Amino acid sequence: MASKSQRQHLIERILAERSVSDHGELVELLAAEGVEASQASVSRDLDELGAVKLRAGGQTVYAIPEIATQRAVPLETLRRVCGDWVVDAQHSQNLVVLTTPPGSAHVVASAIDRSDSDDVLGTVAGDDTILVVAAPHTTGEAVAEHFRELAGL
Amino acid sequence: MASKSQRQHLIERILAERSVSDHGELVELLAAEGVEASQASVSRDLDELGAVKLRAGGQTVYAIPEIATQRAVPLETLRRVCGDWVVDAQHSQNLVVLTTPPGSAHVVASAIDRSDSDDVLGTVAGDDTILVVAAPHTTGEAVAEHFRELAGL
DNA sequence: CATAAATATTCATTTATGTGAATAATTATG
DNA sequence: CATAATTATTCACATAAATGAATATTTATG
Repeated sequence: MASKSQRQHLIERILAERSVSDHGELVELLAAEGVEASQASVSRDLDELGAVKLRAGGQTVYAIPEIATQRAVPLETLRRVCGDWVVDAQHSQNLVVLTTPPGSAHVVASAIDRSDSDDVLGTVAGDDTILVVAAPHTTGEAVAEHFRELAGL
Repeated sequence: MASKSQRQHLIERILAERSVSDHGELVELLAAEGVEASQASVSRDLDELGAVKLRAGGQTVYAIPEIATQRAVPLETLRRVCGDWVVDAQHSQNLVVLTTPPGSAHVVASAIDRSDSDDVLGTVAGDDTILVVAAPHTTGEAVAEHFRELAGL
């Protein structure tokens, strides 16, 4: 069985190269690449990939928005990254300090940056420390708690 | 239940702070922090964390080598990172070109750098492309195939 | 607005992962 | 080298994630 992520990458590539108008067609194209999947799985995949249905001149076509491929890190991924690398999460005022193993800070910060949460204005990463600036509408405390939850701390 | 990664981070912290001479002691220290775990789990954790048993003057003490905390990314983690972000892996001579979604290259390259494989001399990451230099004793083809396997491609 | 087509969701099942108890294997010690 | 202490592994089980078939829901179309 092909892995879920492999299938989803393949879907991304297929959508970038061809026009796909419905789930059934995508199921067939996947099968042509040797990947078996049901319409139900395709539906879930498109949802998880953030795919949208475009209508251009009577034709409907699925596509993955730039914003989805360029930025969005799924919450599930952010959770894994934080679980793997975030050792501690403290806060002071609207600033959250995340601690990671030495040298790992920028990996985590990059994932956070790409997760485009409304609660985070931005991050700055050192070697084993990340400063996370909480947005005005929330608090450092709440954001720190959020990261502790993500990291399983 | 505390997550596995939480428990393992806690073990790292405990070992950094105190002298732990056997699994049973570590089980107790974990319990004192509110984390229940059996000796079997502790054994597996220490293995996965790359812990070593040091002997200093009759005393035996567990520790996690610098190389483990600073560099080693577990194969399992590298597999997840590649599965999530590596879209393609091609090679030419001893160079492997990995393709990722835009902006994600450095996340993957960082994980590869920290996985200290003997087969990889080093990486250079752009925006959506990583150059991986294969070591002399192997080939770009073999390394590319390795990454395809990791990524589920 | 009725009907067909397409898509999302539920449910049951499979598969993968994590776990502790028991035990095997290893390592230390007299 | 025998024995005790420690550590790794096996096994059975629990939990979570992924999946397809069936079905409910939504969307398009005459």
